[in-house]
Amino acid sequence: MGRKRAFTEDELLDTAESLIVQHGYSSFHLKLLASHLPGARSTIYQYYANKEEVAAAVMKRAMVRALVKAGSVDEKDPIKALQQLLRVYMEEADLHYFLGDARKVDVAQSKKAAQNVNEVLSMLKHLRGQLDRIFDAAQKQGTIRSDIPVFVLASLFFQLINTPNTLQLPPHEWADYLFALWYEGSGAH
Amino acid sequence: MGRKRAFTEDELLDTAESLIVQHGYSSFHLKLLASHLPGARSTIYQYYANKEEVAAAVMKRAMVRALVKAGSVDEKDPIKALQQLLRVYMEEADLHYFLGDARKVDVAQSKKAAQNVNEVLSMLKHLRGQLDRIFDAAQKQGTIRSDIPVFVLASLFFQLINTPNTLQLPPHEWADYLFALWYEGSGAH
Amino acid sequence: MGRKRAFTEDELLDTAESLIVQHGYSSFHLKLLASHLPGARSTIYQYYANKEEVAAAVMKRAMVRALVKAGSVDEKDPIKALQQLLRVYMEEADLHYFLGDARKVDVAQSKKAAQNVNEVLSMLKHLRGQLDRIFDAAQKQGTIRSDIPVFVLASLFFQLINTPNTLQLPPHEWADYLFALWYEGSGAH
Amino acid sequence: MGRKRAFTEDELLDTAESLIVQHGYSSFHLKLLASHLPGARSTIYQYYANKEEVAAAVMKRAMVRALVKAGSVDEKDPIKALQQLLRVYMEEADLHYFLGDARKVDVAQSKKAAQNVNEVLSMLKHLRGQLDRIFDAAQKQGTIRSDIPVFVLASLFFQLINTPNTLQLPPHEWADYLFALWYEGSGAH
DNA sequence: GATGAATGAGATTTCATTCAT
DNA sequence: AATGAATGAAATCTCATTCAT
Repeated sequence: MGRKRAFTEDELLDTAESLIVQHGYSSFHLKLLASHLPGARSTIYQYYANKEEVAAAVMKRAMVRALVKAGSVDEKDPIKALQQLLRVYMEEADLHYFLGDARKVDVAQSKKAAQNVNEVLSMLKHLRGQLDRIFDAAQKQGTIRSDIPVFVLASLFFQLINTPNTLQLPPHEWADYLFALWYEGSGAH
Repeated sequence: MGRKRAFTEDELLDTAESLIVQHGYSSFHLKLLASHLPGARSTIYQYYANKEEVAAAVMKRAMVRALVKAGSVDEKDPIKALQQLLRVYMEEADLHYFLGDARKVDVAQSKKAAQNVNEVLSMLKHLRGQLDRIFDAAQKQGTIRSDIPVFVLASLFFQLINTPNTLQLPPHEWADYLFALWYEGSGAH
Repeated sequence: MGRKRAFTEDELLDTAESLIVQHGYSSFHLKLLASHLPGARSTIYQYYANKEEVAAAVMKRAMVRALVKAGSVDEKDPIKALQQLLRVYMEEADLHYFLGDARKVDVAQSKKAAQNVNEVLSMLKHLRGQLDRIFDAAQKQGTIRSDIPVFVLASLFFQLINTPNTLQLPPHEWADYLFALWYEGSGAH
Repeated sequence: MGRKRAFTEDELLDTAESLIVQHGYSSFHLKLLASHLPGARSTIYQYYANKEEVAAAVMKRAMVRALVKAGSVDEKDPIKALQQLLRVYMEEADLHYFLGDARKVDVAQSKKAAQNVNEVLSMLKHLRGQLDRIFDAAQKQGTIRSDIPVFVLASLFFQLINTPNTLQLPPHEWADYLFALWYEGSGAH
């Protein structure tokens, strides 16, 4: 029956993900990772050939999760779509920590890492495309203001995702508050 | 007396600040810093004992700058005060790269770093205090909406500062766009 | 499982001990240690975080050895006990190179080192306690002179242990010579 | 009237001597030395070309002091001479810290250091010669015991110098106690 | 003469990766 | 498959010494 399985690939990726989010990509070490896993450091190499591949796999996995969820959003009504998307992104908040770091991964060492990083970047483009599409639709429909450039509206929308949920409200509730503020403003009506 | 300095303390901190902003705190090394300064790497050690001390000094300096500017904001009219504060913060946008990282600085190695990080955190509290005061006043005045908890309004406001000015608009213009959105919302009226 | 160890922990400590004795604590480096062990310098860091931890471990081990032997000395007859103790200490002559240096170990870097140094110092107190007890008994018995304060007698006795056995006599013989001199004096009777 | 004199050569050597005694030769740094002197580190080079020369000068100075004092000891009565010598050595206790370290000085860098170290070693031989002479005389005179080899007697005598004066008695008093013990023994007569 | 500053060589330490059981 | 151990390359830091004001 062999040796006990030290940790599964998913445990590895979960742990790595939370470490990258906490410490940032460039402070992420396999030594650190191993110290948060049940098995030995060298066991990591059973799954991934090097540090970069681990990071790329983490990023890709998070991206895929977001893509799947975002893909199921109904784009008919742009405003409702944006609200739903905000919920999705809120649930996948880690994504934001990775966006900037994906380009930092030293891809020269490993084909597999390079491949994954590329997929991450193209999924990212895909998500941005969806957002652009919805914003365009909303503008045509006249449901978002037109006196301010769309990209400013979009930038702020994107920024919402990062807003730290300091009081630990349920993600949906938090997302809906922020959406209301984004759409209606903070001023008294 | 003594040789001419290869770089001033301010040049060092300017360079370090821009590197931390570009690469993030966790990718910031003294090797990197040295490569962007005239002179040898070991010269940095004449002034700072390690990366942590440099980073803490950079953060403190930025914080002091912001504190001074924020202190001169007239709080009479809360809404105008918020608009002015947003401009201030926008000019000191680097601040935001540091806020999250200040707690990541490994303070165990160096007393000087620990001291500076503490000052940074207490200045941060001071800024939050100002913000809370203004929000309270605005609420009493009835100029911000009351159907959503104040801390949500404040969180989003705080987040505005982070919104990357991707199109490199002049900071004031950018700040005023964001303020309008924050106050009036992105929806069409 | 795992590769065969390049050296055991005991080999490491033996080597370190002999180097500290030869060169003194302050000349002792991990580079030096590595050059007297098979394998790479970095291997030492698998077991000890720095020179201080190695030194503290060496000192503790020597102290424990001495404590065990000294504990088995029969204290009934104080003079015989002192003679036996001197033999013990002579066999564990390295101890003396450490006693003075234990306080020099820079304990700030490493908890493990601090812990071990503390244990060394408390074992040292224990040994002094035994010595004091025996000297008291001898004085009550009237077998040591009383015209000179006991602590002077004890200090000199303690110093005997340090007396370098320059001619490399067998430790027992050397110990007995010194004991005779300590007890009877160097003068002609 | 020029710049204020930062420190005199004697202040430099005094400070260096106490540091070498405290920390041992191999932990002795010019950085450390400078931090215990009023002036700048580079000023040390006005007096000595390098670290080794400083150390050698410290050792030589201490040796000369001892030699002068020991030279004025009247050797007529060997026993009295030994008692006087013990006082001298007690006053110059630092000597012992240097004896072992003199050979550690890296003499390859500096002729002056090499020269000084050689003088130190030859003065040391001179002192040993005096001691041997006195012991021989005492033995011929029959005032020291002959059942134990002279070198054992001498070793113990030499060791007396190191005996830590824990209770901080005046050096003379301490020396005389130890001499009495060395000569008459610790046993009750 | 005194010194503040610069600097390279070397010491120390960390970590990704490989190896052998 | 899992892992304890080894290791070299690189990062970090210290210090003796030189330089220029």
